Formats: sequence, C-alpha cells, structure tokens
Amino acid sequence: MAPGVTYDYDPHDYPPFAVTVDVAVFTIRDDALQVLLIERGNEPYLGAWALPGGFVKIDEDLEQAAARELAEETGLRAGSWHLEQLGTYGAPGRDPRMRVVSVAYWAICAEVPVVRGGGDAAAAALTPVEEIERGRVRLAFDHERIVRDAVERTRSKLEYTALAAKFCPPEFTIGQLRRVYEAVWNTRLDPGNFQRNVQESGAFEKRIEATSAPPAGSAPPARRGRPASLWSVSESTVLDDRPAMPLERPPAKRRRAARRKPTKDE
Amino acid sequence: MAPGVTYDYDPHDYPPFAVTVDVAVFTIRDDALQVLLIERGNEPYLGAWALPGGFVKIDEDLEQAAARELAEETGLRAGSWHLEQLGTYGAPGRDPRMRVVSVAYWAICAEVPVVRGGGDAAAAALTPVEEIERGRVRLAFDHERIVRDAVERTRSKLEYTALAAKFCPPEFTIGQLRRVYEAVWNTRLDPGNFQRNVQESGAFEKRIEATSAPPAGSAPPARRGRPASLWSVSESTVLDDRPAMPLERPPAKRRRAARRKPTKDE
DNA sequence: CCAAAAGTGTTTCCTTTACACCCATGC
DNA sequence: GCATGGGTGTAAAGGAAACACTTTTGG
Repeated sequence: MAPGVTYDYDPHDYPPFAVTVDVAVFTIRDDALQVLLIERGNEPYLGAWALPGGFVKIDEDLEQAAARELAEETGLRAGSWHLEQLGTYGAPGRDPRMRVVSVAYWAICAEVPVVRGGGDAAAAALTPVEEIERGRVRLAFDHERIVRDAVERTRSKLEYTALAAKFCPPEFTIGQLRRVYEAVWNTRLDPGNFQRNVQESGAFEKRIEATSAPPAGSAPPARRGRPASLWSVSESTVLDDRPAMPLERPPAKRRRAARRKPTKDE
Repeated sequence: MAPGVTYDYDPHDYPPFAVTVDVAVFTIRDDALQVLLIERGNEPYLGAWALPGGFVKIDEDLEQAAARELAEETGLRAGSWHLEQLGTYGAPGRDPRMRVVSVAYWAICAEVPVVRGGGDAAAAALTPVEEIERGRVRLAFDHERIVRDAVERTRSKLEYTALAAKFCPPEFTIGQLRRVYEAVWNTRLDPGNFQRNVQESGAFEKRIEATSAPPAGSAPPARRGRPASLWSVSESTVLDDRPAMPLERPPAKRRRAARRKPTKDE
C-alpha cells in the first residue's frame, strides 16, 4: 500500500486508530535478566521510564516497525537479535491523548549498547527485571503489564526452545549458556547434568574443541580453570520452535543444597 | 474515551488504521476439533469462508469487541466460553481496501449453535480443522494463517492447563474429558492411565459419585457400560495458567498398538 | 450371556537427580 | 599446591507406559 492512497471507507463505520509498537528488549548483564527502558522526553508521562516504541507507518509491517525502533534505540544492526510478537494492548484510555492500539514485541540481544536518547528518549538504561517485578520502578502507560507478560513469555520460551543461545555470542561455552538459565530464573543448575543435556539435546553442536591456544577474536576471554569447547546452535535447529530443550527445568523443583557425603557408619 | 472526542494528533505523523478483531471459535463435534467459519456476504472475498470478526469500536476494549463478535455469531451468552488473545496480523495489503490491523482471538466453546448469518455473514458452519490443515478449504484474507496459529496455540495450551474442560459441559465424566484430548490430537489414550492422571492432577474434583440413578438434567445421557462419576474443575484451578495438567502428553510419543498378551512359554 | 465403558492394580522401563570424580588451567 | 571451572561416570529414586483385571451397565 503506497503512501498517498485514498481510503474508501466511512470513518463513522470504521473508526481511526493510532497503532504503535512497544518493544521489551532483554539481555543478560551482571548475571541478571535486564530490560531496556528509556526515559520519556515528551508528554504524557514526561520523565517516566517506558519501553522503546513508536507509531507504525502506514506502509510498514508491524514487525518491521518493531525492528526499526529496536535498531534506533540500541544502534544494533538487524539480525543480531531475536524479535517476536508478544501481544496487543489496546484498552480505551491507555493513552490519554487518543485511542491507541499498541502491538508489543519482545526481543533477546546478546548485548545492548546503551545509546543516549535516540528520538524522543531523554535517556536509556538497562534495568533488572527483578526491580520491575518487585514494583520498584514506575512505568508509563501500561508498560509494567507488558514487561511482566514479556518476562513470563521469555522464561516460558527458554524452557522448550534453544533461544537461550541468543543471549550469548554466536559461539559460546556450555558454561556461558548455563549462566543464562541461572540468571533468568535466579537459580543454580548442576553443571554436570547441564553439560550432558546440552550435548544430548541435538540443538547445539561443537565448533571448536577445547585447546590451550589463546582464545582470540570474539571468543570469550579465558578466566580460570580448564579451557572449554565452543558451541553454537546446530544448522537444523529452529530457535523459535519446539522441541529443542530437554534441559533441566529451571523453575520447577528448586535444587536442594548439596548434601554432605554420607559417613561410613551411616 | 467517549464518542465525539476530538483527536489532537496530526494524521501525517500518526496515520489512521482500521482495527478489527477476528475470532477462531473451537469446539469438539463428531469427535473432531472444529472451527466456526462464516461465508462472507460482502466484498472483498465475497462467498469465501472466513473467521467471524469485525471492526473495533472507538470506545471498545479489544477483548470486548471479540466477545461481541463471538456472541453475535453463535448466539451464546458471555461467560460460556474461554476467550484469549492470539496475536495481531497487520501486514500492509492484507486487506485490499485499506490498512487494517487485525487482533486475532481464539475461543473454546462446549457447543456452538450454528446461527444462520448474523450481520454480514451469508452462512455459518463448523469445519474440521483437519480440512484446513490439509489445505482443502480456501479462506479469505490471511485467515488460514490465523487458524493454523490458533490450532497450534490451542494444542499447546491443553498440554499444560486444565482448559480441555472448557470443551465439556460444566460437569463431565473423565471419559468425556479424555475424548477431548483424543479429538484434538487425533490419537488414542490409555483410559486407565488417563483416569489416574486426572484424579491426581488436583485440577479437577469429583462432584457426583457414580450412581445408578437416572442421569437427569444437563448430565450426559448414559449410553452403555458402568456409570461414571461427574467431575468439574476445582475451585482453585486457574484454567488459563500453568501448572495444571501432567496428563499423558498426547502428541509426543505416539502410542504403540496394544501388544498381545505374552504366551506362557515366552 | 456378551460388549462396552469405568475404574484399580501392578510391573517394567526410562529419565532425572545427586552426587563423586577426573582434567586443565591461573595464580 | 590449591582454587576454579570443564567435563564424565553412575547409582538410586521417581515417574510414565503398558496392560491385566474387576465392576457395572445395556442389549
């Protein structure tokens, strides 16, 4: 549909809506799940924190609009993220100016370069989702609801897909991947069992055998301990889709503290 | 937001969209999952099959609009269904007349009285989803995509919630509930194991102990065999939410044909 | 009587869990 | 050496699947 097209409908029957997209961009930082927020530079809610977003253009696809907002706010280039529709929020009165229907998206990025306000954002910052879940951050519009829904959806999807890999660089160690799950559910997983599960899931494949060679390039800098092999998502894996991950179910039964080795006289 | 409100935005910056809802209404009929379709009485796609739907009113909530369409098309009264948002479909050009963003919903009804065309529907009919999955029915707009997504979502939700009960009357036998799963996945489940799973899930509770009394009222008419107890969803069960159903996972491993009883000399 | 549906009992098998333990590195 | 993270082995516990069997009805 080209710009300049004329509409042949009667506005009385077909009321005009403004359509926006809002994007919840997640990343792992400081071993915690964080979401990108911007400080609003315009009314309403001037000065409040909100999700990045904006109006959909008349000839623009919805996901395209979300990707555009995401790129504007982070400076990242297309394809370096996973972007998916979350749901649509359109209660009358959610925006005091006009009737707005907002299509919410959520995204996973391995890292989010926080850009100083692009567009109408006064500032941008990564915020731990735990802050929001505890109600310690006041968000504009119904964005708290959107963030809560997005977090739930993210956790849900990580349980049965290989999407966790999108929180990591293209090649990663199994330990890095484990730390994603540990951050998202704020829990601890058994490294040995996790190792096996990743290997046997078929969703990942080993790229670089562990070597003593200096891990150059984009590989994670060795810190300590035995060098790890680097893995990536298998060619055939559809990130987005089930069934991928028979990993340890992170949120289900919380792991008990390690038990002492039983004494001989037991 | 009251009718007659004036908008303070510039249509150049905030282009006007038409917003519609489309509803995929599912029910079980003839032991098969079926979806309600209407035959379009207007252009475009005059005469084609489509999902029930229509324009959202300017002061109407999205779910309210979906419920209104559902009630108009089925004659059912509010509350007798489960209605949930599916996703939003808004590619430019999906409607040749104008730029439309459609918020799709899906619903479960225990039974769907097929009403002759309400509104702009020439006719209405239940159609087995298998017909659509096999591409044997041509649908208007992008409604085939919506139906496929809705079916997938329905199957997914039945796996981990107690929503299957919404395909049954308020009180139902465990056998009725099993037949829902069997219809939705077109499979056979072990009656004994299913029985136990329902009882132990905690999501349901027994209402009426099996009796020889004539099953009057809305109770299902006894057909054959031993009378069954009637069950309903437990007070505390949140239908919509996990975790409810550790039932047999219907689509996963397909059940093998029953094996013969091993002979003694085996 | 037989067929069919409801409901219970039981065995077998497979997966998950909770570790123990060895390996390779930095300090 | 010692702490730390990578990676493998394994025994025990728990749960799912298969199916025999009993109960109660209609025809």
